[in-house]
Amino acid sequence: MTTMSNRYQADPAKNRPTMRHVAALAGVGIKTVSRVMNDEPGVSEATRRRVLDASQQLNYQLDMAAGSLRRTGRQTLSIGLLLPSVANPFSSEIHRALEDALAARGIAVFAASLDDDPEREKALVAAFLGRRVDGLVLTPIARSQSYVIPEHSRDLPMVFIDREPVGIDADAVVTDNAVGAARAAAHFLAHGHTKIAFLGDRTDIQTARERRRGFIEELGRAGLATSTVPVRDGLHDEESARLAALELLTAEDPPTAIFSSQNLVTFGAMRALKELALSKRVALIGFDDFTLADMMEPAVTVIAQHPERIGRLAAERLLARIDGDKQPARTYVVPSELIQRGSGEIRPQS
Amino acid sequence: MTTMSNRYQADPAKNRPTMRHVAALAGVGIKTVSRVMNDEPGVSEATRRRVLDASQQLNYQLDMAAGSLRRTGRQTLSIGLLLPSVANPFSSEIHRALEDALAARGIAVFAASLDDDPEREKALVAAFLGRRVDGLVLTPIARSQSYVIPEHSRDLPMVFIDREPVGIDADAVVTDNAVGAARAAAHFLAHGHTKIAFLGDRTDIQTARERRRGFIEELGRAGLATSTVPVRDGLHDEESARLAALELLTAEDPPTAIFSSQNLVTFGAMRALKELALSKRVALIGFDDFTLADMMEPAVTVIAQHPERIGRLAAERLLARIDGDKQPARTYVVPSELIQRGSGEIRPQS
DNA sequence: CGATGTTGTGACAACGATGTCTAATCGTTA
DNA sequence: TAACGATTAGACATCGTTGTCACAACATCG
Repeated sequence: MTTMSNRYQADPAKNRPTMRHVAALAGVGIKTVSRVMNDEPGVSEATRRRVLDASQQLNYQLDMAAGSLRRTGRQTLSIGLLLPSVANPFSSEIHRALEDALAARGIAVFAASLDDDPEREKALVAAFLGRRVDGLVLTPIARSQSYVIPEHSRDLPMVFIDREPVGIDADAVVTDNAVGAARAAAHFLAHGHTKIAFLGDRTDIQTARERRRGFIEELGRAGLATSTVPVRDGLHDEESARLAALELLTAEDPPTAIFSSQNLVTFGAMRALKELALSKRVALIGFDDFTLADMMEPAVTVIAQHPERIGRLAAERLLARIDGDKQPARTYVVPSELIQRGSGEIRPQS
Repeated sequence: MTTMSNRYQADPAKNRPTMRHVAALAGVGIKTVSRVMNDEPGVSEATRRRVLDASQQLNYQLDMAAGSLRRTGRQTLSIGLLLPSVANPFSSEIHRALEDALAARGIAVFAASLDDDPEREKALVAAFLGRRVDGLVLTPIARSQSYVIPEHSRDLPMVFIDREPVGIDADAVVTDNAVGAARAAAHFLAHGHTKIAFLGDRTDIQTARERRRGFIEELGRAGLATSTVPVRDGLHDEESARLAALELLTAEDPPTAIFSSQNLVTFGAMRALKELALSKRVALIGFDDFTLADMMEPAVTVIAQHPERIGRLAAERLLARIDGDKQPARTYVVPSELIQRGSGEIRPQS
């Protein structure tokens, strides 16, 4: 053996350098490197330079995981986000707004899709907890969220979005589903409709139930016999909605206006109306806005939600909790908005 | 003092339990707990039970970060994904496909949006590296990706999507942009068009250049004087595209067919056509499919990309690299597909 | 001039887990 | 019954970093 290979010499080709490598190269102690990397005071400018030079030369980068292991508070600067699907436009807008609000604090976002699977919800929560996220933002799917009570009582910041959790008292940010749906009902009534149908999503989904309740109650307040309102529930995709709409529209004494409680259902209703050439004769209002709604023939009136506001508010609440806010849990309601575009303003035809 | 408080006694209310707490409660050594939690052999069934019981009682959960710190290989089971925007439908479908392919291996995905900002690209890559992700999937924005060469040569798995990287030799998964655009050109030619306009995105984007090249070259092959083809570049949003289309369509000797190289541009073109009541007289093909394209009047013919295939393939390549695949870097091309819906089949009007 | 800060720095333990190694226990076998 | 391998379990060092503390060097004060 001729040369003793220094144990802390960086092999630039493969091994990732650590603080020791930087310290050795700069000729300082490892704690000094730590101080420089974390912008802590108490390092002379000369030393600082040397450390910075060394770390650049080695292309060194701080290991956050190792750091947060030791650091008091143990923050990882990452949070977990659980959505119905990251590919769902409503969800991904929330995701985007959250990301923007959290990026300012250097917080990274783990995102995952639930696909309506309660087991997956639990598994993903566990996976994120194992990675020691600083907080969780989730759309609840499972029948109850009580399984996170242990974590929640350990002060894990948690904000539910779109739907309120069951079996646990935690913050939530939701759309005013009932109010929005009622607004649609009132709109139809104001335009002279009395035969109004409701096309709804699966009733095990809280938002779907709320929208139905708000809609029907408003009709009731106006004096309509709510028991005679044609209601089709359990529609979870375009095709089932299309068939349900076709059935309603071809029955005897068909409705003159249709409210659809969700995007895919709206699309299905639109297809049915188009097939029957009724698009310009039967009124339609959909819950949730969508791209190109204004380019349809006729343009589609909707109750628009504000995903960007939901996301921003959820981020704010989460950050507040992370910063130690101990307020009692609350549900925050983001108002929806009726956007008139034409389809909702069609009057009943004689 | 009456009672000595055990240092490792869990305060279930606040402190997260560690292996020591579990070990103490189960009356075993900490390494035994580790063995049980990791399903390692060499633990008797009786001990196993005791440990499992204790860990359930304390609601213990393994700390992956601490584990991977010591573990050989140091995998964190998380990867970083950089997209133009998580709210962009094309991007979020890729995201979803990636997630599905990686979830099977228990890999979590950090997702972030770039917003066409090269600085953000570098910052986010650094942020993910600091979290020691096992790999990176990214849409390159910056003029060059050479800044990741140090990491790449340390064998950090990396796959570029949608666009090929510049200044570094790494895997990429892209759409056959030129071929797809050429297919649109051929389609127009086959339907008798000779006055064909091109509406393009910013030319600093590789995919935009490729689409233009493919389109123009195909027209050239058919004998058209390519220098006379009306080309409008630099369109990055709906409004600029709408204005460009209006200008083209109201000029002297207007085109009888329009190709738009991107979704927002397609929307802008659709609006212009509608305003001029030319939707059914001027042919239109858009690059990239979109929701409700088949519900438009007329339905819109598109060159569809396959984001789900791009995502799946990117995940496959990333996993292969993570598993040690040392093949030379390659670019994988996912074919696009022409979907005829009506707008692209309109023949030139006399 | 000695006592007293003030700075700058590094040694050391610790964070929560795993890799290595050694030891105790047990059942088998010669 | 002594010797042996197989099985089970724990002690200890370690991963890369930060918190704590001690200490040297130097400036400041009565």
